[in-house]
Amino acid sequence: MNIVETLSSIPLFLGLPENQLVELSRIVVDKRFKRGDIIFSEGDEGIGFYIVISGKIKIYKISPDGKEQILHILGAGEPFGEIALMGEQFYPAHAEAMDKSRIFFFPKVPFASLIKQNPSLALNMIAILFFRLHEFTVMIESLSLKDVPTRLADYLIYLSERNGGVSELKLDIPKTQLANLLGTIPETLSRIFAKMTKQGLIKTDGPNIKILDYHALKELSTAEKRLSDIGELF
Amino acid sequence: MNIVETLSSIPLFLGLPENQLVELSRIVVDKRFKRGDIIFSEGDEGIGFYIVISGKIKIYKISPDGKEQILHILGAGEPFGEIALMGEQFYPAHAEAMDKSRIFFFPKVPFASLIKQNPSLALNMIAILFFRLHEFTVMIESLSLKDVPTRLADYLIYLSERNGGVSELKLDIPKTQLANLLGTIPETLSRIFAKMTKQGLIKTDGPNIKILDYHALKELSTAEKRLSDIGELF
DNA sequence: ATATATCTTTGACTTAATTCAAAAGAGTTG
DNA sequence: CAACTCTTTTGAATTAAGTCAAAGATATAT
Repeated sequence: MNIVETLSSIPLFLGLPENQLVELSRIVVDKRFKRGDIIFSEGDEGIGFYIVISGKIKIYKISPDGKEQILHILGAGEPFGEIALMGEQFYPAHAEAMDKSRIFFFPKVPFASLIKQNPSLALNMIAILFFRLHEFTVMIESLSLKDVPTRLADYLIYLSERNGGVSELKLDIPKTQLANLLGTIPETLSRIFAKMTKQGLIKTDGPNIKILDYHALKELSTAEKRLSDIGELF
Repeated sequence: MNIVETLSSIPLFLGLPENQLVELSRIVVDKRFKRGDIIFSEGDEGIGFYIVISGKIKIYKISPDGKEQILHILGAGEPFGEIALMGEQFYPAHAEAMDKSRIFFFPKVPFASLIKQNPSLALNMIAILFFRLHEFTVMIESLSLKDVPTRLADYLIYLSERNGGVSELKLDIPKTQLANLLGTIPETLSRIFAKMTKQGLIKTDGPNIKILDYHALKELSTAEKRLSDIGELF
């Protein structure tokens, strides 16, 4: 697949006329990273933005004492580092490849002028930003208003529903990373997996998780927590 | 001040030609709310978006057992409920007036077509969304990676710096609401104010807070926490 | 295959923050 | 100003989650 074809399949560029795609193909830089490679760090000057072509990228914050909070895990077609498009900005978080990844880089200046010329590109960008904002809203709610078991239940249900309601899931990230995504630590997550297993909600075998009691998991994810119920569930 | 003039002073509409402003003035609805009025609730159909003209609006989530997390407190010139502009969406959070407020409402359909026709409106919207996204990033980091004293220190420093580094602050929201904004509860916040006061970091008198040791507060806000240090500070 | 590094789990302990309860203070309204 | 409501503070007890430590399991590379 040539560059223009690849670009045309990216949601952000949906509906762009051929000539604009060709324009984009002239400014794009094709990059490759291996697992663990840092793409940018928090505070780096934002020299452009990126789109994942293949692989998986995590965007994360890290505290002075080393605790990591993953903000996003991005897959094929998803942009990151867009903040660089706004004025004199710095990247607000770190970006690291979680797997071998291929990424397109778009330097700020030529892209910024493209977006100004092209209304449909701007509208696509708005749509993506709204989506992001909504995701972050959910994350804030999750961190502030839900306990860790509930956050895990939410995540498992999300994975299940994303695949049309299947009950057999396979985590595509290590549990360590899942802990960092859910705002907890591996030890805590491990204990909760163990508890859910003991309660017959799920069955785990490494990264494979089978949902045994979807209903109870869903309850856990949405129900108001009364002390009596917690005693029952855990 | 007439409507067109008022519209022209709103950041989202910066740079819009006169005729577009007139266009906007035709679709806008001028609304007034008093403290405690609900503007919309989470899950309501998104029929349009709003801009605060005067007063203060909080956007918040609430857990089944009643804990509230404020996502934003919006003042004059700031838009909210923009998510309604995207397809068939529902408001993802609640909006409530914290004071007597005047608000402009823009119905979805006519506004959506305006944004499609007007590139500079789209770019302004992108700028606002980026800003929001950045704010949420900070909030997630705060909730996940910082303890409550640090979050309060951050907030006090933010207030101080927003006013050019003054040391005498006046909270413009009740401490109950501040607790909800910082992701904690009033009791906890109250204890932390008391501790900071005892440590000579601040002095409080109702909503008035004087920063006595800016440096120590800043340290608390940024420093890596080692056990020994915490013992010293609290 | 063997070594190396990374990930996962479990146990014992600590702690930051919440819950529950109650009282004191401040602000509002008839 | 008196009644009411809302906010703020303090104490005592509880708890969810984190820390520290160590062992076991898995995966990756040479």
